Amino acid sequence: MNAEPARRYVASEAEPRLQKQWRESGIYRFRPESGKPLFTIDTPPPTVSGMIHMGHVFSYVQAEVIARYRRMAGDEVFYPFCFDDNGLPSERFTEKTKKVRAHEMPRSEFVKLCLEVTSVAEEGFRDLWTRLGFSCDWDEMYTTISPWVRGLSQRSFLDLHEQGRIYRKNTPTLWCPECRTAVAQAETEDRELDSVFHDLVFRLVGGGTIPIATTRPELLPACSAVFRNPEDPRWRHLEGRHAIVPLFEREVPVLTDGRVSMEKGSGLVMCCTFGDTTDIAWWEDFGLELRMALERNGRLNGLAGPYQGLSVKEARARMVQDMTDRGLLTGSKPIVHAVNVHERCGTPLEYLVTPQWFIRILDIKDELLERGRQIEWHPEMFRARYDHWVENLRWDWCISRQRYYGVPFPVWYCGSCGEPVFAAPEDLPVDPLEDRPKDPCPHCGSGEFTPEFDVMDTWATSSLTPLINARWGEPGDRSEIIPMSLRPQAHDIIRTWAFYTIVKAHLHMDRIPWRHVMISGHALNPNREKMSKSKGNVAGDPLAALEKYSADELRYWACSSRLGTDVMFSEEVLGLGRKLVTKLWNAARFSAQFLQGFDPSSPVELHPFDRWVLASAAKAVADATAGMEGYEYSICMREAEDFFWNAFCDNYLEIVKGRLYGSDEKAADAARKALYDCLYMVLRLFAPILVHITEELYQLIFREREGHESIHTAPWPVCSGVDFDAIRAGDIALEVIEAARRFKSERNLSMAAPLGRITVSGPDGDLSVMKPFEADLLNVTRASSIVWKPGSPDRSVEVEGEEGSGS
RNA sequence: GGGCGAAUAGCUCAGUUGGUCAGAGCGCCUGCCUUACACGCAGGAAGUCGGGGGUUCAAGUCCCUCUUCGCCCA
Repeated sequence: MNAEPARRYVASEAEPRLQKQWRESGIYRFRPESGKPLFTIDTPPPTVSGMIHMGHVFSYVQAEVIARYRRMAGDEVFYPFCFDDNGLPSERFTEKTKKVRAHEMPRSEFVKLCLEVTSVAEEGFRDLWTRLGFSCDWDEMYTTISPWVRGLSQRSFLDLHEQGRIYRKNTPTLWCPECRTAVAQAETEDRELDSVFHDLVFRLVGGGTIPIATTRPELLPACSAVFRNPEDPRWRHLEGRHAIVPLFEREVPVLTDGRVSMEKGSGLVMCCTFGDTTDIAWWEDFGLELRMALERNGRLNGLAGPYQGLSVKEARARMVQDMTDRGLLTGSKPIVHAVNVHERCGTPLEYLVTPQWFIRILDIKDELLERGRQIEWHPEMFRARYDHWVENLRWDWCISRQRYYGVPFPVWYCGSCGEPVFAAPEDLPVDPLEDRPKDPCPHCGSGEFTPEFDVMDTWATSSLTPLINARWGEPGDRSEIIPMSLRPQAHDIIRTWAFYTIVKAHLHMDRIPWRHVMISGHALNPNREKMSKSKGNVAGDPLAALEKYSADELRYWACSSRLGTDVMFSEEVLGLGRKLVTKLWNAARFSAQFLQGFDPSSPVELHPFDRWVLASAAKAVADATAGMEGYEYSICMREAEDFFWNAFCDNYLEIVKGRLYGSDEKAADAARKALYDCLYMVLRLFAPILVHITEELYQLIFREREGHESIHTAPWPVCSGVDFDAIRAGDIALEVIEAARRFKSERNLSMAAPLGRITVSGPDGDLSVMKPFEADLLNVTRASSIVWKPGSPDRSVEVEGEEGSGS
């Protein structure tokens, strides 16, 4: 016996209850043996680096909706949810949470602290996802720091080494003095910063002076040459001469190169090792002296003489003062320029020569572009961002970090010959700090080793998520699932996450990692800025929001704009879904009272308005399905909402009240049939988005008759064709209802007020289409009669008030 | 400096291949307690679809250009 819904729906009670049921029944568990087509989702495990915000909810809900749709559409959905909990972001999170500095404590202790902090944070995430009604399979969860994933990541390193793609080189690399580690190009961003363009005076050997403009006077001790453009007529006379670096009294050559801008500054530029990438190129091309004046902590060293030990900022101020005092500074002009900073901390990056591990990728740009073309991007335009990034790559991928909490390199160095020694694949995972190579050094036979202290870049591991999901090289290897079906992610990590993952799948498997990528937009705060933890401008804590708004309401908001677009978030928008949830409850509650004991498979004779509403529902199903197939959840929702609210509630329910409350059981049964089918269809269209209210209503009204354990395992409604004639006929007939409503509204009458005669004029064809609707029309308009007046070229409806009412 | 995107009612957004495309929700106005719902219903006001050119019988919709904003990359 199906129950009748209570008068009110209380989401705060229903949602946790339903979530508990889903967890206990295991309906979202991945069952590859089911024989259904696989739909595999490579969820990017969120970085455990701070509180989750509405931007995450926005993006992850959109993907979750697709998972639910595919499940209902008949696929066996693989939908894990995992955590990326190692690496620099987690370290910084731990440092902040525990108010410690990694380099000021023993490494093992710091790692322990990181494990503790991240595991607590993961519990919080997991709780949040559960409360949002996510249908992931927690049995498939991994964390990137877990031993087996560490082993897999090390296997990736060894495999790339086998392929000759790994090299270690003492070379200029991007360096963050704040985090004291090398970083990759993808982890940098340009920021417009205020700076000052200083005009310095260099003396020339043999007499004379030249002006040099620079924003970085503190790099004077690192100056190794002065450059001019060979085309610049102003400086032809400097041919073969030498300049003297002010404050340091060192001679450097004046050289020529076409890369010198003749418009910027004086047209003369000092080359320091290193101020920028041009300096690096000059240093390499001209074999210049390497003068590393900056230490890893961002302070000047002995090359700076009296300035030794000062930070970049302090040294700059001091040198500018000293130059001024000596009359060697002829001008200072404030400017704003783009500075390459570390995206995690905003610190301007330096270029330091340090030994680092790299994956060689610059030589396979074309192959990577081709891989990008083999993937379907939704929306399509985001492929351009990937292409653009690959085309502009300047550096091989630097994967070593001088940090502590991360996947260690499976590498030692021979104490005798210094050659690196790699772990055996069968021994993974290894920690070179604790473990030792089993065999002596293959190069010299020595048994003395020092471990590699560096750890791998987080992305070196998180770029392996498809391989991790496939348990690549592990027991239960299921590499055949690659390419996976879908990678959902937001557009800010195309250059990092998507890019690196494409690299790894290409190199390890010679495949694309996924067939489809769906790219979400950002939630913007009320100032139209991107929400970002590092910028501290996050609006809306999801847990706090869940105290005030239901999960269905949050999901409604997340699905209300098209895929890939950034939308404004403000608290008001969260309330918009509530009306729909309530309306669903009330409409279903109303319908349910007439569906008690009704057998939907019993034959009925449909009335034309029944055919109209069923055809309209079929059309909504067709359009909604097309939307979902293209990852456009918002189209599905809009179609479902339009049909439900306008056609079904405002019109159909009002139209059939007469039959449902009447005594003609045959006529009522026809309405029941349409009611039942439409409501079941519309609930399923909403089910991927409004996961709780739809389940609650399904269980109350449809479970017993349909037999599926949950609406979320029920089949997606199929549209086998739309009866457009029925829709057109009903739409014309609705004109009579609209005229009656307008008549009453204009006279401030209740919609329940009776009417007199309604006269419908129009072409014969139209009238014969409308006449079969007469009984329902009389019911809903409460008119005393309808007169059909053929012969007019245009349709018109004339409404008269009730007899004797004077209207 | 290059690339991508956005600019549509007071606000937030739909308008995918050019021809009921000038829309929805919120807000506003006027009514209506109609035996599901006042978190509702009916009716209504409101936009020269950023500016300017062009293609076309026909352009928010295609082309050019300009302005503003955002993002990505130099």
